[in-house]
Formats: sequence, C-alpha cells, structure tokens
Amino acid sequence: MTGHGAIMESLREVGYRLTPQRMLIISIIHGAEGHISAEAIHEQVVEQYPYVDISTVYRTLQILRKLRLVSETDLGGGCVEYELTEGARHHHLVCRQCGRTFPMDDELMEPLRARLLQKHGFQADMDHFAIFGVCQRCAGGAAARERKEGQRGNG
Amino acid sequence: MTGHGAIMESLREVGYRLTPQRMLIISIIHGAEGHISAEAIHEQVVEQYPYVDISTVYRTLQILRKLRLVSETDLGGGCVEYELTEGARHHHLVCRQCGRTFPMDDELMEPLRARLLQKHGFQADMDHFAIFGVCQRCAGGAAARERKEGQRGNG
DNA sequence: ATGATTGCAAATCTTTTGCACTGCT
DNA sequence: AGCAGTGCAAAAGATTTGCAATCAT
Repeated sequence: MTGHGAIMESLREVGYRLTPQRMLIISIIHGAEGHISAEAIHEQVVEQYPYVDISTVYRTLQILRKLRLVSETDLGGGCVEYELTEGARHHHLVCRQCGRTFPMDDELMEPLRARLLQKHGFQADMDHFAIFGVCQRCAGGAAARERKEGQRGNG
Repeated sequence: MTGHGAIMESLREVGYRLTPQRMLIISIIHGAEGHISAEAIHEQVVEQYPYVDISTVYRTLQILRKLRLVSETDLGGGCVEYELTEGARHHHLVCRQCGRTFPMDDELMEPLRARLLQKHGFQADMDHFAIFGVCQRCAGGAAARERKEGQRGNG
C-alpha cells in the first residue's frame, strides 16, 4: 500500500495531466488482485464514470506501460492483462481448468535463466511469464475429492 | 522426415476428408523450418492454389490442433505460430532485436517444471514456450565485434 | 449419392486512431 | 488561455462463422 498516489505523481513529473479518468483507472488497477484486463478495467471505470470510453483505458495503459508503471502480461488466446509494477518481479501460474492464476516467485526462474545464458548465450528477459498447467486443487484435488466425498461422477 | 503422409492418414482415420487444400497446408507446415503463422501458410498456399481462403487455413489448423497434430505457440503481440508436433518437445528463444528464433531443448525446462510441482503442486504444461530476450549475436556479439574488428561505430 | 468441405462475405473481438470538444494546468 | 486529454465513431487486424456450391468418399 505504498499508495497509487505515487504513480499519479510520477505521471505529473513527466508532464502528463492528472485527469479523473486516469486516477480512476490507476486506482482500479491498484485495487485489482494482481492482474486485470483492459475490458475489466473499463467495466469498473464506467460504474463510477459512465461515459469513459475504453479507448481512454487503452491510451492510459499505453502511457503507464511506457513509464514502466504497469506491466503487460500476455496470457495467450487474446487475453492480455495489466498489473502495477510495484513490488518484486514475479510470474504467473495459470490453471487451464479453473482459470485461476497464482503468483510465482522469480527465484524459481533463475536457474533456467542462468542455464540459458550458459548454454545458448541467450539473455532471457522474463519479466512476467505466464505458465499454463493444472493447479494443485484441480489436479490432485479431483482425485482426492472422489475418495473423500464419494461416488458422484462429474460430467 | 517421417513423412507428412502419416498426418494425412491420421486425418482420414478420424473421418476427415483429404482435400488438396488440407494436403497443401499440411505439407507447407511440414516444410516450414519450425513454426509458421497462419497468414504465412496462406501466402504459400495461394502460390499453388490461388483461390484458397484464409478461413480454410484457420479451419484446417483448428482440426490439426484438436487432433494434436500441430501445436500452437503464442509468441505474444498477436503473433501466433504453428508447428507439427512430430519430434521431441522443445521451446523457442525469441530474440527481441534481430527477431530470430532458436530452438531450446526441453531438458532445460525440467528443473523448473520439477520445482513448480514441488513448491506449488502445479503441473506445468509447457509444450511450446516462447522465451523472449536477446540472443548471443545481438548481445555479446556487438561488444565482441568492437574489440575484434576495431573502431567502426555502428550507427 | 451425399454430406463434409470450401470460398466468399460478413460478423466478431480486441486494440488503435482521427477529430472536434472539453477541461487540467 | 492553451494544448493535452477525452468521447465518439470508425478503422484496423486477426480469427470465426453462415451459406450455397462443390467435391472426396
């Protein structure tokens, strides 16, 4: 909670104006748990500011991205989400079954990053990775649940 | 070169018809070095079969994906490419400067996959990963070249 | 023969852009 | 007051879909 006020100040510093739309957009991204899509931002914006256009959301996101205040994560399949860049570098585990996402510490990536550099001389630039798979609850959970709760098949 | 004829047979087995369009599309994907985009496939198709529509390419790719005969790799930024699933599992290193891609053996991924399972219970499903970064030639190459070849600045 | 497949065109969906008006500074 | 920023609408680009004609089986 370093405050998204700081982000707005950053905007001012570089010469951008502080409009209610931008403040609203920033505070919504800030309030989102982790990442959020442009469309979802827009939905929440119009609840409070009915006439804000989604192009304004996109334009604001472009600025925030350029200033490195938000990061963009392409989750694949035309699903792009945004997130404030405050805090440590991390990645996302995306469950293909329940759709939930989990943060993953960057530390897990370092061995891979190191080996890519060693073996291929490739400087991997993995800021926000989206790794797809099956989460614990969906994978082990389904089997465990059958044992516990019994015999109801899931269509 | 196990022959893309086998792929066409696979289609037949499941009840799909073998049309010249499909054969052409399959052989183009097969002939491509690694992955290829839908649009690029279409371009090559029309060279031989002028009236093939790109929707046919997409429909064929959908079928091939469903049958797991091709895999889809989302390279980010609206760039989706396809590849035959023959051969060993591998990934792609994408250089952000020169745009070239390099194959990366899946072996490098195993430690990460294992740790994801250990720490998060997450079964990572990384079939075709696209890892962005800077390749050896673009990164080290520029510095090394200066030392070797001398004083010619590259503007 | 017959129904899967195709080409065409139009619809979607997400993101971007042109433009006249508004409002932050 | 001046110009960055906005809403609207329309464009752009990738992918999908409806439909009548066609072609592999």
